[in-house]
Amino acid sequence: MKKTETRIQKKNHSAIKAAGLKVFAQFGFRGSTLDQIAAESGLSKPNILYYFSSKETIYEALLAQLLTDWLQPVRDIDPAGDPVEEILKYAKHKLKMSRLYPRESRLYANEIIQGAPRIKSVLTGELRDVVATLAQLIKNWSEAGLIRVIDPYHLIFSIWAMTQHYADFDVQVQAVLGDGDHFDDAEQYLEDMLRRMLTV
Amino acid sequence: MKKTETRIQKKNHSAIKAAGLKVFAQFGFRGSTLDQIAAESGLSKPNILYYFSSKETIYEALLAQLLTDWLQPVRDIDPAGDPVEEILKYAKHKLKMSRLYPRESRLYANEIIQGAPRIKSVLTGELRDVVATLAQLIKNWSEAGLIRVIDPYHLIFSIWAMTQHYADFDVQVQAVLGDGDHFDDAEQYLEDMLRRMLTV
DNA sequence: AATTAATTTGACCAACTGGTAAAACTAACG
DNA sequence: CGTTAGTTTTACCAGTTGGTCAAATTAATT
Repeated sequence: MKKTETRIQKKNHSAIKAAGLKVFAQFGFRGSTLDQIAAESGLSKPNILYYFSSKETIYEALLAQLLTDWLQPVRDIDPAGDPVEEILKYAKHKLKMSRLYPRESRLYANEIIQGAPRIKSVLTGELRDVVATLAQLIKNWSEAGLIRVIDPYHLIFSIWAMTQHYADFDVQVQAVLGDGDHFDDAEQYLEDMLRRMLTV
Repeated sequence: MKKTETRIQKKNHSAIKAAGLKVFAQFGFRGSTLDQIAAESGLSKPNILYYFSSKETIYEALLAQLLTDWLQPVRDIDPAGDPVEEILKYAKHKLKMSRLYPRESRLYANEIIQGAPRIKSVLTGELRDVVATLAQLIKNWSEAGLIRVIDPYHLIFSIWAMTQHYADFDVQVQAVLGDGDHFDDAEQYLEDMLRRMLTV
């Protein structure tokens, strides 16, 4: 398929995506301009359109990458593992993602807040299925007496909400707690919360 | 001050703010246009600029209103009340806000995600102070043995994250759970979680 | 070195952007 | 009813937007 990629293509594709991520994550799709992405990437505007046929193509490429990166760890949850530790592992992974890739989180947040016009089909398709599978697994664990009886869906939402909060609302967190990295404290709180919620 | 407001002024001011809320909440400040707000409000573009001197003025009016509405319930928490019930009351109030005014929540989310360029001073000022006061109160409750020892700041963040999640990520929630109102389940989950976290 | 393929640029465009100015219209009030 | 204050519209503008095109430049291949 895309075996034939020049070193220049490789470099510029990733330069454009990096710039696009930065800009789109901050301003959303409609609030971002090709000129900004051009300036950020160091390429000229027509040059960008030589590699991506439109502004939307860049945006969609970023979203597609993001979705696969985010769904995989859900699939990696081991039904045979220790329930509490598996859920904790996933939650911590999600939090680490927020710490290391806050812009990806913000890009996604922007898209969802705006009604997910470009990925709604993924949400009601792939995402829905993956979450349904996980929810069923959690329910089984509950019924087997391995964890407390709990609404699996809202448990998942609470993990997503709390982990992404530290990326998406970073400015607010910094304003309240002062500048610095608060992810270690957040992780401790999250672990405490999940253990309390899951253990019988 | 603004005692002298015609009935027409009153009507149009609120029509513009309603339209602006709808548009800004979906597209963020930069992604929104006066033409959209004009179309949504049923007024002409120059007519809008007769009531608000610029696009930014509308946006700022909305944000200002929002911030006072959001900070008040934090101040209303009663230090003399029952700690668990006071925190629960606040959390439920916040969740109800998400249910009734999801667009306000999205407007705020957009602003924060984009780095809060227009309200950073409020965050590091009023918001920070109000939260610090609440955090101190929670700490006192902890030390008095009325609630479990807990990081007050991350407790507050978790309440914000979870309640706002149901407004800001509504599309995702609907995609996963199916269309309908899921706030009752969310409230139950939230109450369960907070009781578990707060009771000794 | 010559030829071809890949890359970059500059000039350009039509649609849209926030905002203005003045004229036309409507409501309020004595 | 006439006058004034308040409101709305029409026409407009300069800057920005996503995107095009052909020419110029550079890299790869023979």
